[in-house]
Amino acid sequence: MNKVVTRFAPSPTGYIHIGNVRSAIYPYLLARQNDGDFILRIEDTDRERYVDGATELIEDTLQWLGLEWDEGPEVGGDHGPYFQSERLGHYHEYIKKLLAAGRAYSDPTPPEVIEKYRKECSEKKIPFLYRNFRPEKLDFELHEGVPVRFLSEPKEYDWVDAVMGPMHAGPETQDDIILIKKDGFPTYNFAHIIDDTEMGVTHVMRGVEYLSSTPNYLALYDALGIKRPVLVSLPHILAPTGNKKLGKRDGAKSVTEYRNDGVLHEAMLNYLACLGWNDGTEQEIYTMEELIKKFSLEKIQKSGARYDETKLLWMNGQWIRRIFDNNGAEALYNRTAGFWPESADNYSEEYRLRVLSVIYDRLKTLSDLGSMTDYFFKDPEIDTDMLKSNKFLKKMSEAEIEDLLKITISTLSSVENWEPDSLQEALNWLLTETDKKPAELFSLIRIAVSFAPFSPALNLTLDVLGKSVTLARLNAVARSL
RNA sequence: GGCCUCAUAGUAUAAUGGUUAGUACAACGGGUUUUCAUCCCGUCAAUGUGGGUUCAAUUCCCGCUGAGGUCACCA
Repeated sequence: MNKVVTRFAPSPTGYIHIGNVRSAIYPYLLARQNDGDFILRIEDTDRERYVDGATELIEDTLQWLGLEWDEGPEVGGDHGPYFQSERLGHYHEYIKKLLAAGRAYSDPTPPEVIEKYRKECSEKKIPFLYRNFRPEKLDFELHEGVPVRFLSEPKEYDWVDAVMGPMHAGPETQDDIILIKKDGFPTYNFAHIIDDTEMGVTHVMRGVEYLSSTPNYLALYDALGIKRPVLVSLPHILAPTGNKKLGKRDGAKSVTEYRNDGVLHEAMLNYLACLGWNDGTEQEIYTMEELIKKFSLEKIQKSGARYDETKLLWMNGQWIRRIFDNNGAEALYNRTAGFWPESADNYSEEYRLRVLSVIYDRLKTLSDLGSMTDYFFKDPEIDTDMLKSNKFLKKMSEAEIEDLLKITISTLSSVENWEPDSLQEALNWLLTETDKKPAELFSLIRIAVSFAPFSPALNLTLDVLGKSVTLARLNAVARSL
């Protein structure tokens, strides 16, 4: 068995989004699983759609997800160049062979005429096949500025798609497709076949939208005497609403935008890999290693899968906790740069690590740190309305609240060992002493000290805040009443 | 219009020619000394439709319906 070679072959027309990154993930997993190679090839034959900087965006996305390519831009390889625009010579070699063999012809028919044919067909409601309008005298010479078409010899084709299963197509599916455009660049239809062959690609994985053109590719393989690779059609990822495939028009965010939103690459990869694929077990969380081990083409779903950001976020929370619990607080802390509120700037790593340790289990994304931790770094503004509108506190008079604050202050002042356990003891003592329910007393202290909608367990919050800050904040609130 | 593909709860999926059709997200309810979250427990919720084969069909076959793709000098 030959070495497995897969590839991701995007056009540099912009960023990689959720809807199309799976066609990079699956080939990568398959290559790694079989100890093969994963190639990155940039398909930049459409000069009109080319976007400057898109290649870098693509590379950045793959790197972030951990999809290292063995051959391609930056890393090179034995089958370069890896930009199609630099491979024009290769395509011309093959096109000359086809012309010489009488399987391709130069076609000077102007676009307006072709458009007329097309319109005729659409009016008659019959499929448009250019071969029915083929010029009578065929020109087998290459001319500058004249496109070259395949000379199809339509027939029945049978093949197996690794995801869709056995396939069959009749002659009506094959046509004289354009191989070389008038600008001398190859079309995708032609270029990818030459490149995949020359690069030794064994598994061609791409979206299902190419399924209909596969018979044309099969015809080309035959005409060129090329052995077919394994063909794999990947179903679409659907937009959150409607039934269309997810695209930029639906506001599909770029994959790396999620990085800025505080999504971990592990969670992103995990979610995307499992959208439309599973190993048959009930496992939900997979590491890259597990994915490589368990991935299989047969388990890829045949139908489209809807993108569900809520589940992605859930998975991200799982990964945040998993990294903290399994790899330690510092492992998670090392991922948090850039997500802290400005107020945290002047604080030590050690202090931020303590904040992270008490708050991490309520993070859905790392960017939640910005809004959830501000009061650990900055005295909150006193908001008496918040105290008064609290459902447990609004029954109390101001005097009663003041009394409660006072006894809390004096009790906490006498806590010598300022750590979670003794703080809990002191809080429990206060509960019996004041004869209040936790909901009442703890709400008061929690709000007075944070003025935040929510915060970690009270003893942990006070512990991190420290004795002097805690007392200062309680005093400030008491004075303001 | 031709050709092609797909079809299990709201979503992602599991399973089998015979099960109470499983799991996860979401939603809802409850528990863990306040809040939010985690965690735990529970509730709701699905085999698109009509035939056929069969003792038995969600599973196999056919029609229908619905959804999607494709019919570019875009990929």
